[in-house]
Amino acid sequence: MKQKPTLKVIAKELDVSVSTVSKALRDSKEIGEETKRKVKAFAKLYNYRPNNIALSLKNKKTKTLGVIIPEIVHHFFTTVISGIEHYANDKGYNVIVGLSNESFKKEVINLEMLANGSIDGFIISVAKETLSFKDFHHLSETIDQGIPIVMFDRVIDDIECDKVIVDDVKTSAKAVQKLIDGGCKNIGIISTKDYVSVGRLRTEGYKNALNANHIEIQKSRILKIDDKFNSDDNIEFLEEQIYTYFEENEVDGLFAVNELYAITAMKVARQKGLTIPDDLQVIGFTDGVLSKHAFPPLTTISQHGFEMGEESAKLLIDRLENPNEDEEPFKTIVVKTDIIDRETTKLHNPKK
Amino acid sequence: MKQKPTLKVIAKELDVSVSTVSKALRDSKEIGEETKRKVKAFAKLYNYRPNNIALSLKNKKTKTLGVIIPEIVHHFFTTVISGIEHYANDKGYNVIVGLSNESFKKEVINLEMLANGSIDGFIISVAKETLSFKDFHHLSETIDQGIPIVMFDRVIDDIECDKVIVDDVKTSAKAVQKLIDGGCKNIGIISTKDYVSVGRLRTEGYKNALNANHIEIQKSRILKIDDKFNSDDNIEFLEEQIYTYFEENEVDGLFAVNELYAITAMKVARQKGLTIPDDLQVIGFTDGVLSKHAFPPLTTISQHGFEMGEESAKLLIDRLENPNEDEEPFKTIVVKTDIIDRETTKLHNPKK
DNA sequence: CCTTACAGCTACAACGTTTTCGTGTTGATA
DNA sequence: TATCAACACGAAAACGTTGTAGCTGTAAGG
Repeated sequence: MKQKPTLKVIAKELDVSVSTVSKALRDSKEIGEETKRKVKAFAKLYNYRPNNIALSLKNKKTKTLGVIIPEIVHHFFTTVISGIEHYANDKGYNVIVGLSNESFKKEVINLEMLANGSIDGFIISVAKETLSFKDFHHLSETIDQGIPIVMFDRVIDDIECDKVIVDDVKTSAKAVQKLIDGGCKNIGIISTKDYVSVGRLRTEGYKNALNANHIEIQKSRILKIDDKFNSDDNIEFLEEQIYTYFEENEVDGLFAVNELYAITAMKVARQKGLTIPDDLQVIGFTDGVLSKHAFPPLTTISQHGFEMGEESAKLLIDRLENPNEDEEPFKTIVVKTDIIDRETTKLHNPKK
Repeated sequence: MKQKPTLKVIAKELDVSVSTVSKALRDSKEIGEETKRKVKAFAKLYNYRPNNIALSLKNKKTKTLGVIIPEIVHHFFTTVISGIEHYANDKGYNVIVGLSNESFKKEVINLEMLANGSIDGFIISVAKETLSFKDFHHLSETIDQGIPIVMFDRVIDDIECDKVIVDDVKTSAKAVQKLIDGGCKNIGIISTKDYVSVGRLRTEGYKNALNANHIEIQKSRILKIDDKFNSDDNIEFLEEQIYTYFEENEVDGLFAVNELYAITAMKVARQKGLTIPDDLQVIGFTDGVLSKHAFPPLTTISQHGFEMGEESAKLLIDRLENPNEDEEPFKTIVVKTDIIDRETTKLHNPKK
């Protein structure tokens, strides 16, 4: 086992000073050609690499981004991480991942654990519990300490920072319009409770579309699922709620704010003898593996998670590397969405 | 914006020495009660937290684990990460994620990027390209430098380190046996090329089961998909291969080495007019979202990714925190598997 | 022969901690 | 009164870097 050599051991071995070694390796003109050659050869031979931690301490920069998300077993979030990783790695940054599991407490702990010098900035999508508690002190304190935050998808209006979102209202309206255009007369929505910003906004878009088409909004057709935590664990609970929803509502079009709701609704609908898309047309939000491989393949809205990740990382790194960061106004980037036509809707859009 | 205070500023503010502050905060009995109280109060007020980087440099420990996986947009890997995170966080460790995208080069870069002091040890599942190139110098060099590695799922026999796997051979045999017990006469397998260890082993299990039941092995029934890279991008390619496979083979039972292959095969089968499980029974490997929400829900083998993650993290952290780490022999933990009975097989196992 | 210039190198401080080893004061004891 | 332990604190080194300032020797210029 050969330990990583430090400047010191190279210096001792070559009988020069530490500074000389450091400078030689950085090709400083203060050092003679001959010495440089010797040092470089030695460094290569022993595979010298500067110690990152020491550099971080000296430069007060870790070149590491902290990403905190509700759960990682979730296609949308992983595509976002992919995007973040892609851009960050390109710029020489590492990515450290923290999971909140939708828990406020874990989110706070994660933030504090990383805010002590481990990272240069955060990219975060807020936990549902945090949203429902409306307690954002950990976020504002972090920003106060000079650590920039970028929020994506689930954002908080009251916190001033860079944000990357999709236009949930417009996009949802577009989806519902598609159902209307496809001949649906009775359109329902399966959403989340209002404290989840994206759920609220998507419901708003749903209402807007109905209004625009002079269709009366029926409250009972708006189902707001209350899953504070990991939704994958309470499939039965979800199914039950959707089942009673179908009992109480006769809909021929359904807009779901995520693919799990959509898929589950399709499953329940099938159990009730409905065929898709003939009896019921469905559109989901967020394109993931489920949508693509569902039966029938689900028409969904693609949020372009990869791009959202890239944009988030770009925003953060730009701010980190911009010397006059404080003056720079906060930006909110709205990533475009697309409807991906598959087989749960009748009207197929000709344009890709 | 109030900057994080350091020991130095606290010391200056309170007119004591840095050492006194440090000791007071760690409740050393060298310091008088009165002083301790003052220091602690001040530290609390200004929300002092020791700088992680400085600690890392001093202790030569970062309390951070590097996890390198082929892709993150993959249910199995994310469950593993969840498991790693869970155990690691519990022990006060952070997790830094690197993606190889199945590329040898990116794997090497990631490893080197993190091996310079950023992390204490690695947990890795090797890229397909690395497996096919059979070039493992980056791994052995890392171990040589005293940085421990734990491999999971896709492991390399030639490299000596801790490993976490499932018994692919036995598990696969069990799955195939289930098909046989369910009345299948002509059983096929969709696997990967042999350089992917898990593909090879699962194929072996398939053969073993047939042998044990005195069923002749027909080479044409063994389909080895050659997807060196991200398989989600070449669904069409996959479908084509499976389509021709079905043209050439009439099977009533199918074992797929991952859920994507299984789902895709079901899709193709459906197109060919087969009904599942009546005409064709299917079992997949690796339980993910796809299996659970497929139509019909797919009978699969659960690899217990979360547990694999936990075991990997445990193995790594144990080694890191064990002072006489060098002597400790390398372990290979075999995580148990379960067949999850769903609706693509006929014979349902009574025991959960 | 004395400056001056420059090349080529070294010393030192700093980043924020912890820890070891002082050091001075106090009060008790011989 | 001299000695000593206990107490409360401070100085300094160390982790691995880098950058600035300083040092040394040689050669050129006056």
